[in-house]
Amino acid sequence: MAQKQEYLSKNQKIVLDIIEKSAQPMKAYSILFNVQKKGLKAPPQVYRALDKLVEIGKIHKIESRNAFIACRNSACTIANATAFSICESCEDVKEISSSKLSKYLSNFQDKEGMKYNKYNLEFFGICKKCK
Amino acid sequence: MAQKQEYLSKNQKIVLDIIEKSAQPMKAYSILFNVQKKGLKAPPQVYRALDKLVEIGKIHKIESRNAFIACRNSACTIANATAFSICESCEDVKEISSSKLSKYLSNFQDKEGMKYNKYNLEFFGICKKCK
DNA sequence: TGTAACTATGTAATAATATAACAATTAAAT
DNA sequence: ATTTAATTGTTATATTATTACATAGTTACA
Ligand SMILES: [Zn+2]
Ligand SMILES: [Zn+2]
Ligand SMILES: [Zn+2]
Ligand SMILES: [Zn+2]
Repeated sequence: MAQKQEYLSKNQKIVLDIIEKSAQPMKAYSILFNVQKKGLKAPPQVYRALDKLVEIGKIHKIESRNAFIACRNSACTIANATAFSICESCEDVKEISSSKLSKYLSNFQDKEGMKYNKYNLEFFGICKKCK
Repeated sequence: MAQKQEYLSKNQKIVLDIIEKSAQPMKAYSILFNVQKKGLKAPPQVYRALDKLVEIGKIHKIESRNAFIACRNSACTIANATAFSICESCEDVKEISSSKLSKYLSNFQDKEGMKYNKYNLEFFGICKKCK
């Protein structure tokens, strides 16, 4: 899906900036702590920005970790089709960009023929480093 | 994976029972409220039972909803390979049992060849009733 | 320009979800 | 019998997220 919003608001920029600087997913209250020097003092300011950034696909939420990661998948034109690999040892998270996988899942139909407009897939395992 | 545990403890039975009676995912504190008459008064009692039941595959956690649903997929011998369809309108949740899908995902390899031992997939859409 | 509608912000309070820590009890293994 | 592990009960606390309301900025356009 094409970006819905061209310009980010001040708080959205601040929050996105801190998330993009992190190689790994960040938790909301860790973000809050990090942006307090920039004037964002209360949870709603962070959560509002997070909500919007997720909506427009700039970041994704790792549901199993309650954490947020910047989208670095330049081909990830579809904010509604996300896949991640998560190392259960070091908690390293990577976004998976496999057009084969995304095609397969986007076209998946259940038995009752329900069509989905969105999915989120989280793979778990042990990464190379941790083996 | 075969069940790891044959017998459930008292609290595990109580918690499983209430979840199995619900057609839809239940939240931890709703479970807690419902089992207070049975003597489970505090969150840890519920969360411990939930943890164990998830571990042995009797229930699954719907991560995007922070809720727990009984496994009714008799072929779901793999507690570590879960897929759900979620209606974003009525919040109806169904476990998807497609051997094709589970085979595809279980065999999925990322670019670096990392092999996964577990995945969770959540599809979102509007169900038939809500259309 | 005025003003209405919408979007974003600031702030305090609170709700909802989950875990830590520790003592006591019960079940299983040797 | 002894000891090892699993389960339970309990209090307190940590973590994650939202409600509610007041204020300010921005956009559309009459
Ligand atoms: Zn992405
Ligand atoms: Zn690792
Ligand atoms: Zn199942
Ligand atoms: Zn529905």
